[in-house]
Amino acid sequence: MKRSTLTDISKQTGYSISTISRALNGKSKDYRISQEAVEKIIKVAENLKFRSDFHAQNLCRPNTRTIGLLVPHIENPFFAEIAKTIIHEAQKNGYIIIVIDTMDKVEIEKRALESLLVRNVDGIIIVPTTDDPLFLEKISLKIPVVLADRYFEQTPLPYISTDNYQGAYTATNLLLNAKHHRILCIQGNRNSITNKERIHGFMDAMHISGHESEAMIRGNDFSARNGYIETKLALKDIRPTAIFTLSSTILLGTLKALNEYKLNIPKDISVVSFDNNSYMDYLSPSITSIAQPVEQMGIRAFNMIIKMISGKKIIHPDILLPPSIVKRDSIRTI
Amino acid sequence: MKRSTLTDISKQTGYSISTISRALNGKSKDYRISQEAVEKIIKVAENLKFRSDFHAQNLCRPNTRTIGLLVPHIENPFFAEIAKTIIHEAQKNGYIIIVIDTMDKVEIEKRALESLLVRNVDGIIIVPTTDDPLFLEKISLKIPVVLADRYFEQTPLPYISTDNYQGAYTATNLLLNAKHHRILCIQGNRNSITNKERIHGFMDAMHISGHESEAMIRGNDFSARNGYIETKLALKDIRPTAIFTLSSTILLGTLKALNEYKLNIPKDISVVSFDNNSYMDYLSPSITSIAQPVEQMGIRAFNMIIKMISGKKIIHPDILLPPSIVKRDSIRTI
DNA sequence: TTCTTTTATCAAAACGTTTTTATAATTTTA
DNA sequence: TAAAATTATAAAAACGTTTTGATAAAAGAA
Repeated sequence: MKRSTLTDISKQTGYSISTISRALNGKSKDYRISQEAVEKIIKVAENLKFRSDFHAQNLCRPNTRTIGLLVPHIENPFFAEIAKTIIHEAQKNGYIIIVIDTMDKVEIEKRALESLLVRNVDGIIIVPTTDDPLFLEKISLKIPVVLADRYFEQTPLPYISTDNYQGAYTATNLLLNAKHHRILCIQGNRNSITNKERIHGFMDAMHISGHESEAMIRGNDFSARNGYIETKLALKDIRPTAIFTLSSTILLGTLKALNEYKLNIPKDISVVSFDNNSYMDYLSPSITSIAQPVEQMGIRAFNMIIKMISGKKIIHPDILLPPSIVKRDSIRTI
Repeated sequence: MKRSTLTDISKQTGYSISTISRALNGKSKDYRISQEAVEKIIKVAENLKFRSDFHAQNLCRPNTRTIGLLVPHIENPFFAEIAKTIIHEAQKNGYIIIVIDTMDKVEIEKRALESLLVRNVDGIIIVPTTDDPLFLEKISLKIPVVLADRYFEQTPLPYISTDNYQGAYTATNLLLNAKHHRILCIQGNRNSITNKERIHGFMDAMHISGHESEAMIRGNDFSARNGYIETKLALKDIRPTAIFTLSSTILLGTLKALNEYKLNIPKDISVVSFDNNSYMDYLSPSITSIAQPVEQMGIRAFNMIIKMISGKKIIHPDILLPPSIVKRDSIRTI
């Protein structure tokens, strides 16, 4: 049995489909549909289990109440958390989210963007993988686009991210204040803006404190494997008194390596990390970290896209949210 | 500047929209569109950056190439991994996934299902929250529905899950074989089928080995908090020689508690857990666990829904995939 | 009473496709 | 050379809504 349509209701009630459409859309006041008609129509509609066809509506309406969300890796807790808040906000506002996992691959990202355009999504929230904003800029001429987490420097595309510079600067100072100078920083993907900003913050703190020469930067990937390998190498090699990992994934690898070397945190070596996933409360040793306001990021990104969709002017198109320190027991004062 | 339509191409080429539609859909052979016409049409279409409108197509076509995916918590690594594989498979097959995070709440789930129906999705993959299959059964009369991970016992709804019974049975025997008898099992949500099956497997192993009386079951939530609290209580109280946690989230809490009590794994206490998330490779101590075939689950669920969408008969509608043992160093033989 | 306004409704156009049916023009067959 | 078949295309219907523009009937005003 097929879905019922306005025509079906029309046949049963005797009213025209325009009257029915209006009655069901709560426009009876505007068009002076009689109370009697409204009641009859609603009753029959319920009887027939009528649900207005989304795609048919879409031909007549300017919007789809659908937003595309593109993230590099949905299984990464950081992006999963962002997705969660955005999906949740969407729910509350009658929107629906199409989630794309780009696997950090530019071609997948591009193909996905195109398929979202075809589907007439109202807007796109993206943690971009590409480092060329051109394609996204073109899209943003047609529909609203908001960048989250990762952004581009010289484009008009609005973004919401963490103040990565400030976070890294603060983290480094936590170590410096505890008299650590030989600090190893294990970084993620060197090309990503988030990594660049963190490195920038780290080096500035080292420089200002006069310990620039003792700063060490290693690695090139936001993965546990990278943290593991670089930590092992560094322990043999440059023997830092403290390690600053630029993500919680890197941290995991570092911890495993330190454990294999039977190094106690913070007795033998101090550690601080970017990110604060839910499981970090349960890590032992517990690691002091720089928490990104992930939930805020999701909510703000959603609100911004909604604002843009409704045609309102965005006054502050670029937002860097302040990170916060989560103090735990991984830093020893020398 | 608005999107271009078939009519625009018609005006520029002089061909009718039906000819254009056919030429662009590669049906020129079937309808004998001349090579000349096809070339001209394609050229103009490219010039105008024509993209067929998805919603208009949808009025004429039976399918939307869209699948709804409902999970209880997208930020849970287990569900995130499932979502990842499904999104990825969809990508490869020209489908798109609408992801809903039901937050394990029945009303959200129900509302979301309705909004998916309105949007004419081709099928639904769901890790159900509700324990009443009725609503889902009704939906499955209209469009294909596949359950993943969680399922119902007495319904015709097809499902893909892990053989939770077998997994728990195996895990328990790992402990029993190492001569542990006083085993604490910390469970998750008691109402969930997955938990029930695991408890069932645990108790059967204890029973068969003749140590039923030494089995202890505590807790009622798949959360780290639950693991933490129950472990602390049990250590004061019943002093098990081994703990079996029924999920990796519970495990995290348990580890924190054991660490606070300065208990060494496996010297002082043995541990085995269900689930094997990516971060477990980096936990120290490293915990022997029962890995669910998460990727397989996602792929199979997707393949099954595609098969159902294309109207093929499902020969084995209910599948329990075998879990596997990941041996690490958390069990000491007494 | 006649003209205007209001009320309650409907018919038809529009949205952008796909598909069905129709039809001139050409070529082949008998 | 007439009939049949093929070729290349177009016109129109359909999908299920929303919206625009009419229009009878009733009520109010002059």
